[in-house]
Amino acid sequence: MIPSAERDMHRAYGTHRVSNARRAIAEASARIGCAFTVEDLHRSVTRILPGVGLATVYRAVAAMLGTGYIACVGTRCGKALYAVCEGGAHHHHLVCTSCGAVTPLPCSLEAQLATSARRAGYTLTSHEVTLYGTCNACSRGASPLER
Amino acid sequence: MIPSAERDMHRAYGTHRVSNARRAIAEASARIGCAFTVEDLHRSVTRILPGVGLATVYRAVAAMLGTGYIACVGTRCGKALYAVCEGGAHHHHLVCTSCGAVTPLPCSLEAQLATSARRAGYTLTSHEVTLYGTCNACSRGASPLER
DNA sequence: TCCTTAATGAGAACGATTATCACTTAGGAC
DNA sequence: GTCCTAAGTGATAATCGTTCTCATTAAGGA
Repeated sequence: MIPSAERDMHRAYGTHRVSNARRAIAEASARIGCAFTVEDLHRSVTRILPGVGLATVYRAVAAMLGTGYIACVGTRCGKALYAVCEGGAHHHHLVCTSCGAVTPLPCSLEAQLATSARRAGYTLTSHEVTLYGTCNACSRGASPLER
Repeated sequence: MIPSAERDMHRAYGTHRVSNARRAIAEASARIGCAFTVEDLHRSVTRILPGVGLATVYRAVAAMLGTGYIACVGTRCGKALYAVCEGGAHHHHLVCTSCGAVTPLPCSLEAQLATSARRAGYTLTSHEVTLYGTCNACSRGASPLER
């Protein structure tokens, strides 16, 4: 395992132990390149390392959510959708409703939202913003395989 | 049933039929005055009209989501949280994490978000914003019963 | 190398939500 | 007001995403 990959594992799991299963899970998350459900991730991991259990994927997802390596970006048919977060700065996600691509968007709303909340008599502690739209490739009518 | 209440029923259910159960469900949603789960709503409805089944509450919630009378404003312990929407204009919700109070906030971000999305190569179709904070009463340390 | 304990895989359990079905009733047509 | 039909209802079973349990394995510090 090359050092940069080890660094990725630390980003993904923090102080948790890193096993072969978790290595495969972090690698699969990064490879998918768009929003994924736990089921998608499990399928993808199984191709890298057969035999990894679904419960293990759920546990790894919980760990990666804890470190902020991935984030929940919505739901699809009642299943939670996750995406890998680039960098650590506060940001939101732009999700393509056609192909599932996810683009991080640095947050520039903090001051504005805090002011709106204050006017309404609230002290803002956090906010969630998710944008849905169509990415360039999908707008052009390209199928996911042509990209 | 007084006319204004009938108008509420139309707001809640649109062209759907209005039964006693649905009248009680819409009334209970309005009475709760903060974010509620389906279970909360069921408990509340049962006090107004005993015997209403949980499935009926789920069906009424689906109908009220369809008309925009209520909206999903997040989740709590894996259960969906709903709140009654005042008026019909596009708005977001400010949720008090202490008492569950929900305040609507007119949306003033549309142009800004569309621009951010366009810069990232997306055509924005929709967005979800939820703000979490502490309401005035909770900040003052008032317990929910003192209000 | 040893030892502790976190991680694992399999499958059971859980729980929110949805579907089914026989029965009831809202509300339009007359 | 009466009829009729389809939508709504309550009870309960089914579904399915997610979490828990438990015996076993293995990560990684001493």
